[in-house]
Amino acid sequence: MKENKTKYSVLGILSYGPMSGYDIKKFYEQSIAGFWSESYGQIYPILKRLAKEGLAIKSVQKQEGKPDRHIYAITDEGRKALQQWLVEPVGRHIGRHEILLKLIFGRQIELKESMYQIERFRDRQQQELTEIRQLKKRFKTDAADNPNMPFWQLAFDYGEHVNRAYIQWAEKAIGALRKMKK
Amino acid sequence: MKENKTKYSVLGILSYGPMSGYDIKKFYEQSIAGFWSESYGQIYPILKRLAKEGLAIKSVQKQEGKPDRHIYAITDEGRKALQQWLVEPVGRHIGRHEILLKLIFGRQIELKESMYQIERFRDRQQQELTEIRQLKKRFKTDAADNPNMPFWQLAFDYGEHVNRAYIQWAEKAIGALRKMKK
DNA sequence: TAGAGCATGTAATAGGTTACATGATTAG
DNA sequence: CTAATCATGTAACCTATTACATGCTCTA
Repeated sequence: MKENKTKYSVLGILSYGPMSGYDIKKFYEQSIAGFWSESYGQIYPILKRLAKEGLAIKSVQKQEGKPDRHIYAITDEGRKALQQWLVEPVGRHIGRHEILLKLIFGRQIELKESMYQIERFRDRQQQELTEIRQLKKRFKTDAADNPNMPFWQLAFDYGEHVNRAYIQWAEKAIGALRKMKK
Repeated sequence: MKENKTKYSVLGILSYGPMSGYDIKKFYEQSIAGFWSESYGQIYPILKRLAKEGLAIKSVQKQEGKPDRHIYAITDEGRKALQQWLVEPVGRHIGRHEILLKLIFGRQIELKESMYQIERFRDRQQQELTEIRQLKKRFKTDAADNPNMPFWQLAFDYGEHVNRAYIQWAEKAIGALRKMKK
């Protein structure tokens, strides 16, 4: 059962409630931008497919002065398919860490250039860490009663742990490069 | 200058010395499997392209009883192109963390299933951490005089930091789920 | 004698982004 | 008046994996 992750990410979002493709895109951007994203070029065709496969049903909501909203709702069948996917072991996945790729070829450039790379990386992850903490707080107050909250907290926690590790590594690496210079 | 990362990963490997596509594949598998990988379906066409663009030159090494080796060597132009890419800031990249995707939809399945997911994840990262440490040691003794060594150490260090963070998070998350159960 | 290693490559397919097309409303 | 937001979708284009094709040698 080697199945499309994007499909299940959309189906999973629909498990939170009926939504349009536009809403789904927003969800990616505003909630899980830190660890997942999809473009319209993926979302709309997948919604069509989900409807064809009976995993979701479409209904059209007419609006004045704005385009119609095509709302998709997960079906029982869809929920079953999602559940099946959720319990499947996740396969090993190689995250492509471009910063490391650039580092290991560092002998080709000046040391200070590698340092800049790591500094930029550190700053970005620092910013991301700040954003995660803000999001975490916002969720805690805005949706304290949401039954999905505990799971979300785990995800935020993950982001905090990983980004802290990135930053710690970056500091250490910058120190090591400074020593190399001498 | 939005250019193909795969191309530069191949070019970077060639900066270590002349190699065949087969060698390059091995390099991915034996050295940087933790943070980058490419298939033959990418490697061979890219080598062809590099030669066409003058960034590498090909020569054929005949062997007895084995297929010929098509050796590619980086050119001065190739080295320049690589250097240019190396100093370019790395763009933000969203690693697709499937484990998180499965977690945030966790309400759809039994709590213990989410726990299994995290336990499997923790065990895998634990194993990866062990492998990184072994690789680190092996490199330290095997190639102590290699001028690229300091950069490699930074990459190993990265792997250690990140995997430690994964494991710590996993322990914490399992604890949180255990509490939820009660 | 089966399987792994050596070694090159292509074709089919899947996964994913970007640009384009359309067009009204609203906020600055 | 300009830009953003709302809203749907497609086509062209990259990026990447998997399966296939070939064929010899060495090891278990």
